[in-house]
Amino acid sequence: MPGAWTLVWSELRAAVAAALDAAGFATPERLARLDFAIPRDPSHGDWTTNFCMLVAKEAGQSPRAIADAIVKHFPADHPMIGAVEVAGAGFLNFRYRDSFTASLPARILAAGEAFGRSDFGAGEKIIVEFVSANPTGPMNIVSARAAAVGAAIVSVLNAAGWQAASEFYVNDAGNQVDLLGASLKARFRARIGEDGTLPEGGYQGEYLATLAAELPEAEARAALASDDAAWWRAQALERMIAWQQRDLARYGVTFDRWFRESELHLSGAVDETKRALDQRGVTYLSVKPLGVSEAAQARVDSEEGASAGDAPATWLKTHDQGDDMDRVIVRADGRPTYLLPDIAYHRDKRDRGFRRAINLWGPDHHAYVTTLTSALKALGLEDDFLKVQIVQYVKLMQGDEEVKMSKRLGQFETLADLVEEVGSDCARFFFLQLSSNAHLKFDMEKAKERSDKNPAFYVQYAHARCCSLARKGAERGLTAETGDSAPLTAAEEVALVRKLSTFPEVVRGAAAAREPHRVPTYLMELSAELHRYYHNCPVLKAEPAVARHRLRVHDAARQVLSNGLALMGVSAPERLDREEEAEA
RNA sequence: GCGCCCGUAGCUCAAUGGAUAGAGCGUCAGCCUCCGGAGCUGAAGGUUACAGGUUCGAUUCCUGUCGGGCGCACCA
Repeated sequence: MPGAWTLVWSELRAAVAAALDAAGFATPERLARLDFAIPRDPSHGDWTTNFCMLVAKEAGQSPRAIADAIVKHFPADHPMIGAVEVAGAGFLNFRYRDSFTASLPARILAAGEAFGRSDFGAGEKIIVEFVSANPTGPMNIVSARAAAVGAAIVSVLNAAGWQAASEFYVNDAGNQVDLLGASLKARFRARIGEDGTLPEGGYQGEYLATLAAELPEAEARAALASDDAAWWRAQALERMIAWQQRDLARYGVTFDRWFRESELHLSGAVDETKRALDQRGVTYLSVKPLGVSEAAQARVDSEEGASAGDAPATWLKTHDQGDDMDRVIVRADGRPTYLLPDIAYHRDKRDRGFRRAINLWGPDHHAYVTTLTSALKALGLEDDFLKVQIVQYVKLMQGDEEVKMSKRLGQFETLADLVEEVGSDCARFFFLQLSSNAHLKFDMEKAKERSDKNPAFYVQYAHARCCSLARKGAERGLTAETGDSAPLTAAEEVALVRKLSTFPEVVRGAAAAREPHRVPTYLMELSAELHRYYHNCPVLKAEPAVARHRLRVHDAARQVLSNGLALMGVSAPERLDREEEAEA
C-alpha cells in the first residue's frame, strides 16, 4: 500500500528486539527499556538509542559488548537502515539508507493528509474534558487557553491512534445558576423601568443586560408576575450556554458532547454512586472527619465553621487513598456536595467505555486533584484512570500593565474580544506554543501587531510560500517530479527532508505525553529549515529535472505544514495578504 | 503552617535522564537585476535561582534553602 506510513520507531524497535532475541539477550524487563529518539545533532545519525547503557549494569556487561551484539544481529539488508554505529559512551546510532531518504518526499505525498497519523495508541478510548467553565458568564481568556490546548490534545491523540472524545461539563445544578437567574431577572426589571437591584452576590457583568434585552418580553413579564424563578433560571442557563458555544465555535473549538450535571441527578446516577460507595464500605456518618492527616488535623480543630452544628454528614474515606483528609459527600441537611456528582460523572465516563480520562483544570482547582483522584480510587476505578492536567493562568498584559480579571465584577477580557482583536489563528498558535502548566504572559499589544513579531505568521508564511511556488511552477509548465526520486544532494535539502520525516514521531510523542506544544515547536523548526532550503536552492531557475525534484520536496513540506497546523486548529492559507500592499 | 506549580539569554519561552542547553523578540553587522524580504546569513548575550544527593551521564529525578504564583469550606 503506497499510502501507508509505518512509524520508523515501530520498525526500528521490532528490528532491534529481534536482534536482541537472536543474541539471546532479550528479556521482558530489558525490552521494556528499549526506546529510540531522534538525535539533535545530525552527525549522530537519524535515530539513536541509549539502551546499552541502561541495561549494562543489570546485565553485567559493558555497553559496548551489548551494542556489538546488536550490530552483529541487525539485518544487513534492512530496507530503511543502512548503518548501525556504536558511539560515545555506548549510544547506538542508526542511519537511513540514501535510497530511503531520497524516497521520503514521495512517501510523504503518498500518505498525504494521513502523514503523521499512526496506530500507536492502539485504539484505546480516552475522554478529554476541558474548559468546563461555569455557565455564569462568557468565555474568558483562561478558557481560551484551555480550549486551544484541549482541542489540540484530542487532535494529536486521534492522530496517533487513540480514540479520543472531547467533552464540556456544564455545572448547571448548583445554586450559582439560581443566582444567575435572579441576576438576569434584575437586569430585565431595570430594562422595563422597575427596581433592578441585583441580588446579594449577584453577577454584575454587562452581558446579563445584553441577555435581558434579548428575552421575549411578554413571556418575561409573565414570569415576573408569577414570580417564576425556574423560568429565569432556565432562560439564563440556556442563553449563557448558547453564548459559550457560539464563542467557542468562532474560535474553531467544538465538543463531542456537552454533558450536564443535571443529567446525573435526573438519571439517579448520583444516588446510585452514593449506594455504590456505601456498599464498598468507604463512607460513614459523622460530625467530624475520622481520617485526617496530622497537618489537616489542626485545621479541623480550629475551624468550627466547617461543620453545620452537630448534625452528622456523610463522609468519604479519601484519606486512605492519599487525600489529606476525608471529605463530605452528603451534607448534614441531606444535599450532596459537589464531590458526589463529580464522582458520579467520572463513574459515568468509565461506564461509557473510556479507559482513561484527562481533565484540564485551572490552577484554582489544583487542591481538588488529590481529592477527586482519591475518591475515584475509593470507588474502585483504576489508579491511572483519571489524569488531571493544570492549565495555568494567563497573565493578560497591556504593555507593562497587568489587566485584572474578575468574572463577578464583570471585568475581563473575553474570548470573543481576543478572537476579534488577534484572530483565532494567532491566539491558538500563541497558546499552544507553551507547555500548558507554565504561566503565560499574553501581551495584547504585541499579539495584536500584524507584523513579523507574530510567530504564527512565520509558519503560515512558509506554507503560503510553498503554495506560491507550485503556482508559479505551473505557470511555467513545471510540475512536481513523480516516480523515482533523484538522490538528495544539497545539505539544506537533506536537513529539510530529514526534518519532514520526523513529523509522525513528533505527533506520537505529543500524544503520549499529552503535550501539544511540541507541534508548534516542531513547525517553527521545520519552517526555518524550509526557508534555508528555499534561499539556497533555487527551484524555478534550475534546470527542469532539478526544478521538478525541488518542487516535490517543497510540496512534501507544504503537506507536513498543513497537517501540523491542522492538528493545532490553525488555518494553512495558500496566500497571505501583505500588509504593505493592503495599505498601499 | 501544609500542599501544588514555576524559576533556563535583556524579554517571552523550548529542550522522552543523553552527546557542544536551543528558538523567537530586542540589540549590532550584512543580503532583494532573483521563485513572496512576514525571509535569509553572521555577531553579541548562560555558573540552567542556590547548596547537596542519586549514576556512566542531571536543565530534567530526590532533599533542603531562597524567590514568584496559586490553593487549603458541609462553595463549584
